[in-house]
Amino acid sequence: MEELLKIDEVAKLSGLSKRTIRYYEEIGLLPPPPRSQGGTRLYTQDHVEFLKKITIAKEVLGFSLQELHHFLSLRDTLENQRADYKKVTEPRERKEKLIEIIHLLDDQLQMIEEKIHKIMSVQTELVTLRERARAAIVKIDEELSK
Amino acid sequence: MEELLKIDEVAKLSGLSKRTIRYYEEIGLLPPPPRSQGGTRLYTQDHVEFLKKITIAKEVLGFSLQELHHFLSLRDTLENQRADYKKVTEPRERKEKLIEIIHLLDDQLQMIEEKIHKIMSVQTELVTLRERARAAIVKIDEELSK
DNA sequence: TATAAATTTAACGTTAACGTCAAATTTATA
DNA sequence: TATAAATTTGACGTTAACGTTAAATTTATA
Repeated sequence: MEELLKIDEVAKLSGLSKRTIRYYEEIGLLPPPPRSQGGTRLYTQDHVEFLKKITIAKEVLGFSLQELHHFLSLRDTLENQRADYKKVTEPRERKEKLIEIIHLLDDQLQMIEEKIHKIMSVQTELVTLRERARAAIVKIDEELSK
Repeated sequence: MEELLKIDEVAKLSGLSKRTIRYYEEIGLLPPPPRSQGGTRLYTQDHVEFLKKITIAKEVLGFSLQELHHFLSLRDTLENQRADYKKVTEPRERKEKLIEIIHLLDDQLQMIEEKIHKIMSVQTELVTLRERARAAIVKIDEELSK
């Protein structure tokens, strides 16, 4: 029972604009969905999930769409370790590819660590600011109640 | 003993380009430094620190320069609680302003919480991917050693 | 089935955040 | 002090990531 969605629905569910959704397809980021007889795009819930994920990755990691693209191809390579790929490609070659992927993931994970560090430093700074503001209010209240 | 820096030094220390530094001044983000007789900009270490901070905030929070601008004016308002400002402005008015600032900080801090959440979700996903890749390598090795 | 509402492609427009280049001046160096 | 190296202002260029508009179809509704 595949629920088919049209672009307007997908836009509402994903929080992206219709233009953006088509654009992501245009640049090869979103897999092209099947079409109806007349050519209307017919999406599934999977597309929505996918869009949500890359939106988060973009927001949070500050990835450009190019970088996202590159990153997603990694995931695909991993997926392809199953099924057909195995039969076609040399084990040795597959292993090389996997090692490459792991290195890239290590890099990304390190970058994420750094980002978390930085964001927390900003966080503590803001908390400090808030404390100062609160203290200033207390002072004013003291002044006013004299 | 104020060490004075010229723009090329500041660029190297901050990691930004000279163009970017002038641009930040142009849009009012970076306070204009004093000039030499001939008009050359003379910075201090404080400028460098400032640039580093806003670079982190921009990177990490995904702030636009506009948003940064707005945000920095907050901090300035807080700074101004001291000194002259106090003598000129009504306590009641100052308190209003402070409450406004606190609300804004609360919002920002909430946003940061959410970002940290999201980034960690991406993190765990990447770790999972890496695990899968490692497992796949083990499988291949087993194949090869048969 | 006529009409309204939604979708498609195509093309041009927009904005932020700088990059790049040039010509004039200033500062550093031999 | 002559020459090289750096800085300044000004202006135009660039790129990513869409927005907007229009004209042609397609899909939904009364």
